[in-house]
Amino acid sequence: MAAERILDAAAALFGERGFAAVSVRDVALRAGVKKASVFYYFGSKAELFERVLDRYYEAHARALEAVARGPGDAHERLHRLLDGYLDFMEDSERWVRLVQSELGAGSAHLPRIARGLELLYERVRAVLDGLVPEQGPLAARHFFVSFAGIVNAYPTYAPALGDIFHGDPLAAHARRERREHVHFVADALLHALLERERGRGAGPARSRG
Amino acid sequence: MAAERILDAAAALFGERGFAAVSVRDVALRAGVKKASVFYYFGSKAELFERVLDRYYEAHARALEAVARGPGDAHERLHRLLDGYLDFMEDSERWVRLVQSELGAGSAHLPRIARGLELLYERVRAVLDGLVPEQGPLAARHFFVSFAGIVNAYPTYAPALGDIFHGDPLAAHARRERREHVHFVADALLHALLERERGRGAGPARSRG
DNA sequence: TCCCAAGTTGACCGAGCGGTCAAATTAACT
DNA sequence: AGTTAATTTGACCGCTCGGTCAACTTGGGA
Repeated sequence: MAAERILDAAAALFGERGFAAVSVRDVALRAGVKKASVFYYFGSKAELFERVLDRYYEAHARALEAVARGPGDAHERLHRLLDGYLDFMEDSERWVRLVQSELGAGSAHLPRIARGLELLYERVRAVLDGLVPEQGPLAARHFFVSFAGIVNAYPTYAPALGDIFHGDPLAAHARRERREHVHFVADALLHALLERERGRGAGPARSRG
Repeated sequence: MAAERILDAAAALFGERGFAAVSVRDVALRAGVKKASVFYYFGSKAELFERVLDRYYEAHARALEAVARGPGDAHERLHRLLDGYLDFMEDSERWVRLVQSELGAGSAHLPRIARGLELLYERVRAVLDGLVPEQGPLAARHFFVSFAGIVNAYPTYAPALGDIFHGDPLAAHARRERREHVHFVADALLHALLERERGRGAGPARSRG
């Protein structure tokens, strides 16, 4: 109960400021608890952070599980996967930013993050299976990184994009527009991959390179 | 001279660990200088950080300047722009991660970063001008975010991608492969935009909405 | 040679950090 | 009611943090 409140407070604060900039005192204050209780339940600041990370990735995997295993062709499944990702993100973009932040700084919690990323990679790989080669620049792992980049970039950059997007990029209508953009990109990539499949060597408009 | 060495040390350290996790003592030690000298030249840790950020964005803008203003159609110019970005990134991916890290945490230096992003946005907007609508999900700003996401995601996630990419994602041959992937994505998107231009309403494979 | 400004430094400050611990409080069971 | 274990807390620890400052060194111009 107190442990839960501490986890929630830690989640919020780490998400807002990153690991290094949050003190255990901050967490305790936000949780309505004394600092010593945090150590009683979680042992150290680092362990608290890892518990929070685990909770995030478990929720993330759970959110994508149902959505990615369903029926349909690659098109439908990819769009469902991206929608699942976008839905989840709206509830927890603090986490997207947190992970981004920890990856940016040479985090000591990297292995934990790597394990979480692998879960997400599996989903993307499953959807693209058969459509893309195993190796080379069109391998599923590259598209995984690109999709993650496209989807995560928006909430990550949002606080700095107010001038470019006129208004709050995180407002409901702006989010809807962004979602349409992501779907356009996914369509374009699938289209290019299918054309490549159809006529090997005469791929999509690779005029030079 | 000492100021230069301090800036270099600060750049390296902030890039490795992020703002909050670096102390002025660390910077002074790396620069071969006593801590008080750092304050003599830069006044405060925050000012030092902003000087470092400014130096980064100036270099970035300079690197893209020549490359983006050249001749050629949208195809050529976009590819040159992406190559310029990728080239610059190889020299300074610490910075990509640093900015990512500061955006993730609710950085106090956000305005500085926003200004830097606007410089880059201008380049992308110039290249896509005429190809994309002013508003909506295909506006240049959305492609700017997507391109930035695709390009930045790779070095950002790299330290956590060792298992998925077998081997170091930052090795020369892996980078070359990634570059090919980025070009494929750019081609696919340009292709989709041109098809849309050609036959309005019968866009690229938007099988469902 | 003297002078003065620019640069450099060691000593120091108050504050906040992560973490410990023994004592007090509460909850649960007999 | 009495016992015991789980929980909560305030006081405290050693340490590092960002920042200050007076004193010292250095280097160039008159």
